[in-house]
Amino acid sequence: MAIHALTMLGRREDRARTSAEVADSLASNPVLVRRILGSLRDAGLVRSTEGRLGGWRLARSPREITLRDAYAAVEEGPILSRHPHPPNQACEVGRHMQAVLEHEFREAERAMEERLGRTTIADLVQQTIARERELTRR
Amino acid sequence: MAIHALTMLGRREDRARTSAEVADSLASNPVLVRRILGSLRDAGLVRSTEGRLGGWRLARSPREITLRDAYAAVEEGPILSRHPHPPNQACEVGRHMQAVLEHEFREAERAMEERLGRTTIADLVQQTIARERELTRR
DNA sequence: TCGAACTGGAACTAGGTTGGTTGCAGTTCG
DNA sequence: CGAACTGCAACCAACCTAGTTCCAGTTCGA
Repeated sequence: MAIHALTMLGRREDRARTSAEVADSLASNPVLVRRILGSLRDAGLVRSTEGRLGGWRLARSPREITLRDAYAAVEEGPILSRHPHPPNQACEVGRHMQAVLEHEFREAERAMEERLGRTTIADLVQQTIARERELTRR
Repeated sequence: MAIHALTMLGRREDRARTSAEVADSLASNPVLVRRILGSLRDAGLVRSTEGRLGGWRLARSPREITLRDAYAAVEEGPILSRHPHPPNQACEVGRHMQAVLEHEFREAERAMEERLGRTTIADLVQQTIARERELTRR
């Protein structure tokens, strides 16, 4: 939803979008959208202006915002699930699994984020425009 | 927890382990462990034997079981969260976001799984042994 | 200066997921 | 026969997510 919202903002950079407009595209509701955009603002990806004629816009160029930025802004904590609680420290295996797994999982998560970092909001804007052109060309 | 369990089994291949033994290492309980090992069995990674002296063992060499295998066996569905429901199809952006995001997310998930596929249970067994040696060497 | 159009934020809800638990039936083997 | 296992269903508490309601604050134009 965060990436969808960013793409909406990236597609029309001159004017701000209201949370209601974004919510309409997401088939969701404005309050939820503001919550998400609020996280993106905390991460420095978007800016909001209050009051009438207010709304949301990107804080920097869509070419300088990657999917990884959005991911990091919205998703906190690791994505691969760790032990729900520390294993048995008296066990020769349990004693070490947390540290070993932590390293492996971090590497895997890093690989995923690296891939997310290769696509920008500008790319998505272009893709949606291209797909829309495909549709209307007929 | 699945990877931890597989490492337990990989460390002692000659005899079967009971779900109680694995649960002890995980500081969890046997039923939960059997649930997890059951998924791993469905995926062909482990075998179980019933009755007295029964238990669990690897279905193939620890060198031929990767973290990706364990991940695929236990975790169903995508890890990056998609739209909770389809966006507004009447919106020029919403109409295309699902397909566009699906492609990007699959790529990112593929990258993570590729990295998980590079580590085997045998690697983890070796790592835990090495760490244990580090401890007892003093 | 009022009121419409916005954001900001707290409080609450329904539904789903996760780790955990209990209880019991079935299997194996000494 | 009985101890030691797996297999399986049912249930529970805690937590998370998307969604909702309500209201306070800000801005700006008529």
